[in-house]
Amino acid sequence: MGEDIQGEKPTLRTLSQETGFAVATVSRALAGDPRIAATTRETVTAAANRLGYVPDRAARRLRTGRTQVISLLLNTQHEFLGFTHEFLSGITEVLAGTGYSVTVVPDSPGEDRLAPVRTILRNNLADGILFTRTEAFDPRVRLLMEADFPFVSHGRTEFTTPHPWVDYDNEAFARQAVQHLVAKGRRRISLVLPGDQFTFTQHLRYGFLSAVRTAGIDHEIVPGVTLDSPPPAIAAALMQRRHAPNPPDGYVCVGEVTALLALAALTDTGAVQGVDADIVAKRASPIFDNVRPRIDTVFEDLRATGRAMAEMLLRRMNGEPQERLNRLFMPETDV
Amino acid sequence: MGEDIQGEKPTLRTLSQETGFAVATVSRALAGDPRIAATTRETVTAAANRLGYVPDRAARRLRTGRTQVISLLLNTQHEFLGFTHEFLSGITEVLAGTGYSVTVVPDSPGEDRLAPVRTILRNNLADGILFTRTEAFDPRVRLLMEADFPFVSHGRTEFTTPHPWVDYDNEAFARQAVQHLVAKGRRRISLVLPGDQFTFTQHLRYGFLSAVRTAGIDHEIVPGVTLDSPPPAIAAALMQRRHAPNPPDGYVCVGEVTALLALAALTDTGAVQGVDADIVAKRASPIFDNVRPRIDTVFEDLRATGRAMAEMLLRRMNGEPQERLNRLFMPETDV
DNA sequence: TGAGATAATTGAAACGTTATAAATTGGGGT
DNA sequence: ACCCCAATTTATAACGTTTCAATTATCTCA
Repeated sequence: MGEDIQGEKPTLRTLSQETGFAVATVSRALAGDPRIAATTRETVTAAANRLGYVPDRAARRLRTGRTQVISLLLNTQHEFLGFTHEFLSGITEVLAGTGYSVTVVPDSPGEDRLAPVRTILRNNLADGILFTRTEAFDPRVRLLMEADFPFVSHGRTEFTTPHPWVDYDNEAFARQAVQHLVAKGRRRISLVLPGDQFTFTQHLRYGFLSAVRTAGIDHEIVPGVTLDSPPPAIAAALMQRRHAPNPPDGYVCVGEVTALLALAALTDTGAVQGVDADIVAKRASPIFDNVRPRIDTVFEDLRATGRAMAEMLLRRMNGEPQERLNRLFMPETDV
Repeated sequence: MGEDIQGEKPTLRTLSQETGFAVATVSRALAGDPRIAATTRETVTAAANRLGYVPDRAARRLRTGRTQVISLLLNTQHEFLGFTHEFLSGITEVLAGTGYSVTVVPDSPGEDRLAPVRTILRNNLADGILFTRTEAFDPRVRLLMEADFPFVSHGRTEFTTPHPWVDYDNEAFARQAVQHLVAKGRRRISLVLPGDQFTFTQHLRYGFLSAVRTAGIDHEIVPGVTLDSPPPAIAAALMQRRHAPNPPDGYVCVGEVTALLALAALTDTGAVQGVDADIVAKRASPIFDNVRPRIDTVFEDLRATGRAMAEMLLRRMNGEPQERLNRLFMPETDV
């Protein structure tokens, strides 16, 4: 089925026959090679447009070794609602029209995080890699740096060798969140942290601790659970603390799920947010606009993060010096 | 940098030199061609494993025309929190290990929905296509059927020619949701519908209307807004109805955002969910477990949907007859 | 014993592109 | 008229795979 009206799919040979120039000349003309005469280039590009020529990716890839593909290692766990959606939208937004396509590779939390990277390197499946949930001495970063393979990490590392990264200032977020609660008169602030292996956990911890110490107030980092724990486990831990003597009157929540859990814990113990306690949450989606009672939020723009990472990867693949390829997003307070 | 310990990347020629068989024989042996002697096949596969041979995708693609790529047209709008994440996880789960990779192509709601499909067809960018938010006479379905190109739609169409689809029984969902509210004694039920162009909107409408008529109760389909309207607009429409005489005492919510909006509308007008009115919502993520007051929910398993679509696409590409490639997920009531 | 069939293997071509090296053209300067 | 050089263009090979058609080795049967 499907008779082509135009006939066969045009190739360089088609254009060669059409214009009378050799295949090599046509290729050069389209590539913008300066050794080709301007008139020739015009003739060739005109013919290419007329016939709707588009270079064959497989052939180009075979010849040059460049895949025109960017791989995104996507974690199956995320504390933000809509993380994947926002992040991915930002990336595809930038990459649309560049000729690069985005492939998604699952990055399972418990499994070997190196395996997908190794596969990509060994089988030459991409020209660049993006990934999230970076660890302090992330083995993926080490491997990719050794291989001199282009990548951008979402999150910083503690390696001394510089590499491209995009991050959010979680230290500033934690500090501001505490200060906001202190300004509301709160004196005992609770925090659930992500797993210790992630770099941003240290940033959160440091910002949180230094802010509570400066303010001279009490704090607690909820023990036994992380942001990646099953929500019921987090809920149980929060409830336990609410029933203990001296329950917290302020909550700093790094994810939306935790914020809802904290809110539920308050409600379930007869406390009222805004009266008996306050919550400050980092949000990535507008969902909290619809939650009652309202929660104070700090916005993290994950779409912009995705855009920044994609742009940075393009620049890295273009050979820009790595030292300058960093971007730290500052928290934007809504309230 | 990066000195290969193993030396060069192994190709068919490497295996040929290693085993003494010709390149053609090696290729056939690995492909399982029955004309190749069993002993030869063993020798060759052993060498392939030893050297870690993996076929070059570009070369294979150039030769066979098959891309080993599946394109996912991903809409930038979705009423479910975590839709993208769940759906994509299901797809990659099935495709992992099959040799297919998934590329994500943005499918902008306002724009020409055919453009990305045309690009994929013309430039031979994929072997199969998955997409969502199917319309009654979806132009993408028409084009792909004409081109005899493998695809699976999320949602049915009204074309007479059969094609592969995976869908959720939204008619049953709407009916059950109404019945649940009626059983709680509710007599005036409200519903916000998606845009009229989508097939599943008709299913929702039909299930909703037939259930309210059977029960002999009042209903209203909120006018002037759809599920894709900006949340503030939906909120305003809901509030307007709450202030009017005879406000609804039951809400059927197709998405999580709408459910939160309805809950907020109740709260903001001093009504209490569970007392003055009830909400039944379709959910795709466990978020509602954390919302107070609790909302009755019906689960739609989007991860399973993604899995089903990927599996079905593989079968379609394997040449199975299209008539049998359908799957309708039934609602699972939680409460 | 040899012809004819069958089984197993192989050389060579092709997919569409880019890069290397060589060839052609048109002037300028002598 | 000649040579040389720059400006263009071109033939050719290669990337790694699959497949057609042809070749060689092995077997069966008269």
